[in-house]
Amino acid sequence: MTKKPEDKHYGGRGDPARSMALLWRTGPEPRGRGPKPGLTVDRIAAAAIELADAEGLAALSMRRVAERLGVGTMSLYTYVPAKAELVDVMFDLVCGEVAPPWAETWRERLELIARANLEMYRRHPWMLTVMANSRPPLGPNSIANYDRDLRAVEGVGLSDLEMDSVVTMVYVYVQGAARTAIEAAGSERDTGQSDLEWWEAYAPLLEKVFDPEKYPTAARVGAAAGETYQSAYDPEHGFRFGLARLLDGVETMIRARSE
Amino acid sequence: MTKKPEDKHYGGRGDPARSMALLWRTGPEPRGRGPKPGLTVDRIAAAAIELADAEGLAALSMRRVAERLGVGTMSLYTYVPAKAELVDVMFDLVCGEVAPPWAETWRERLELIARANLEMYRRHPWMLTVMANSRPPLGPNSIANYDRDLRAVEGVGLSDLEMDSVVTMVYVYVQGAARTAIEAAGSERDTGQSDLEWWEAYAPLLEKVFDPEKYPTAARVGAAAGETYQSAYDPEHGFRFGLARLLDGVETMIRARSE
DNA sequence: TCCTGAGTCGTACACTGTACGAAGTAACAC
DNA sequence: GTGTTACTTCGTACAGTGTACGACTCAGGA
Repeated sequence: MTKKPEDKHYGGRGDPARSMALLWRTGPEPRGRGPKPGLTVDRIAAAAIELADAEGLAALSMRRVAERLGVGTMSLYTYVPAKAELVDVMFDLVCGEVAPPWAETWRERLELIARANLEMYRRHPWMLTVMANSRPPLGPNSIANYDRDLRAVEGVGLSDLEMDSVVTMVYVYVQGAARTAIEAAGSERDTGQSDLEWWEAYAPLLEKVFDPEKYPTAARVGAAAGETYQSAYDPEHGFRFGLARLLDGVETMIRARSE
Repeated sequence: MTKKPEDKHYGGRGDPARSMALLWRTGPEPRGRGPKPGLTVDRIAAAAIELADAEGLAALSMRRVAERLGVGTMSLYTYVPAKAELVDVMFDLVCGEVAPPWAETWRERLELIARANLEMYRRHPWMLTVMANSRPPLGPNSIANYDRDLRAVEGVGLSDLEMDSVVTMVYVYVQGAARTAIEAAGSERDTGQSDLEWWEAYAPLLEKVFDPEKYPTAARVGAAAGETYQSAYDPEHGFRFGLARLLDGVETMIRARSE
């Protein structure tokens, strides 16, 4: 009997219980009947992460992962119910890499958290795509991160809900900033075209169709930004700028609370 | 001769000139030799947008678009060089929908811009996925938006680069906020599972594996947030909260400049 | 020894994007 | 009128995808 459309979870998410058991490693260990497992979920996920790091999420296929492990494609399905769940495991494993140091002030702490997340995205640009396409899986590492990051703003005069809002806001901002900051590397991997090549290919074409008199502001600012980026300017600037504004905003709120 | 891997742009981006001509509608019009074109790029893109709105980006396939238009699949390739370019056109068309009204103060203007973008993402959640996976295409509508949004912060005492940074920051923030705010709807379309269903399926499982004593802060705040969201609380709150902090930060900067 | 549950994986199916080439159509040159 | 030629249409084919199914092998318990 083939699957009916009604059965199908279109994004590919399957049984929540199986999914959580996988993430938290609480699956029932087998009673040792058949042959010993030759693989583990972690080994599979590690190979998949390597592949995604090297060639992008688009190149991640069950066949390629199996190949990398020297194993038949379908063997993976013994350990992982479907590709979506494998990606969830990859996600949580990488979350475990984020480990910002502690600092004196809440502001420094949030800066270090943002920085650690940015670096994680730099190492694993596909994480941005994963986040864009699915609900974040509630794995042990992402929850540990959430707890740690909440503690960074504990006791500074915010309500529980405000603490959540602030931490979420930083997450969201870093995601967005990482996207623009890392786009070069990620797109280069995916399209074989570096940011400079891309700009050099498009800029003259844009000049042909773009009317500077119609959009004087965009022309002026775009030229300034273009020149700046073209030179050895650090694209970090945007990241730091936005984060500073954001934390200034948080500061304003905290000050208002303590008055 | 089949394509060699070296020829292939892995993400699917093709000739930049063709791409720009498509976006700006500057393609050479045919000298009227053969049969009249039965389709237009816009008709195709409109059908594709409808499909993506209704069933998500994952369901967007050339075959389905062609079906919707009552035409053979390969006919589409007369008007559009590849799927990636079609998505670029869809992207710019939707950008044309974003039209925030003007307002008195820069702060109100930025709020209206953020709001208009959020509503666009609500109507077309797949736009978030498109942004996550490719460099934004430099189409006429997105450039017009950029110009308009820059003018919202013109003459308030910021440098050109700062204007760019502020506008980009708002874009980035709205993207992130939209992602979390809209995730429910988008994931529901993609997975057949509403946010509440999702939470109801996962919450009890999470309780089993989650140790509140290990993560007391996450437990406390998570409970507060969970309760709040479960009731008829508007998830808009997060959006407004973050935007307010962000604009507070901009205000701080502008004040500092004018002193 | 047989049974049974577990790991392995070849095959198959329904999809995808799109290269290729054949067929049809309408305007131009003669 | 008659090619010629540019143009649209689209059937077929191919390489790739995720994964359902079932056959096979293996090892511990009865």
